[in-house]
Amino acid sequence: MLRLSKLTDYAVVVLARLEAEGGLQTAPGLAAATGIAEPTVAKVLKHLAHGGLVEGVRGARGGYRLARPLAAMLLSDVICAIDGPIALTACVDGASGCCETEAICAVRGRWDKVNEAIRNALSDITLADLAPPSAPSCRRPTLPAQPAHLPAE
Amino acid sequence: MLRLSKLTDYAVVVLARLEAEGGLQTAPGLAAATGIAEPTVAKVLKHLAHGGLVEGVRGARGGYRLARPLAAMLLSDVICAIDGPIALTACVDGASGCCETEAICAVRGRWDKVNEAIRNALSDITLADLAPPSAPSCRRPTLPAQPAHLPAE
DNA sequence: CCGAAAGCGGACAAGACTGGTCCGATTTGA
DNA sequence: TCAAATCGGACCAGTCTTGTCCGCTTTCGG
Repeated sequence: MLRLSKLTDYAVVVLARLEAEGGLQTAPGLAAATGIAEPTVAKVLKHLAHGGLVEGVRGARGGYRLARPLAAMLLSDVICAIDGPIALTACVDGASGCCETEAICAVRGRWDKVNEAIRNALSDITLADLAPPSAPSCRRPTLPAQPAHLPAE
Repeated sequence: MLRLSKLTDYAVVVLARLEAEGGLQTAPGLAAATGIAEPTVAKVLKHLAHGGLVEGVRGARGGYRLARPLAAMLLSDVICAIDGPIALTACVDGASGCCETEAICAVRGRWDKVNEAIRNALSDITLADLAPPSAPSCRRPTLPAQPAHLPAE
């Protein structure tokens, strides 16, 4: 239940990797580092860039960079960037005409409270809560020295 | 995102109807009252009975009855009964072997906190919060007098 | 000035999953 | 004994997500 799309899961992993390195990283490089297929990583990055969570640098020496530190990214931001707005049911915000039983439906508009509760719970968690201690062996964020494409160090 | 299954939505509607009447009601009767197809209602009722939220009375004069008042039913109970346990990702509770990148994955086990937050938010809402004022014109729960199969009263 | 590298954007096919339906078996009241 | 209704399962169709690929644009290096 409450199926979070796998893309969102990937997004968190990629963002964590992005923060662990701290510099500009290419999609293929991130794919190798995370073990996710390259096209999929590219797709995730595209969505994240659209949502303003990462910045894409085009051109030969391009790549992706975090737009904000993970501590300033809410989990709900990531979810919205990947999966769209947070809503458990189609009947949100009093949208009419979506279900044919709306004249009978006894719970019309009541889900809003649930959505708000979920959204609130998700906004209480930053990506920093999901990533930090698992970063490989205390990497210095200010030192983008080692490429470190292989995570098994 | 956070797609709640439509079956769960139906379950809430059916449960609200069940409480509005207060007595023993048949699946076809509930279907007519809610506007949901009968087989679907039957399926929802089956799941709810499995979850212990409603009691099924077999036999000729059978039907379904609420096991508890809606105020004592948590939304998470309904979701668990219909959609299974609440978990946003497959990687919950430290299950290993589910994803091939678990050796690399930097966020292993971190989703548990998110799941708990969601579960907590959902456990704060009872079905009584989703249903009550929309019940058709102040029906007395102690009076199962009128069959009232048609909701357009 | 030109070629290579990398992001950007969309489209597209395959697979998984949910939604919805149906059938037989069982139980119970009339 | 018959009818009504639940129970339990299997089944099929539709939809959605997932994952991939292609061509275009942009920019750096030679």
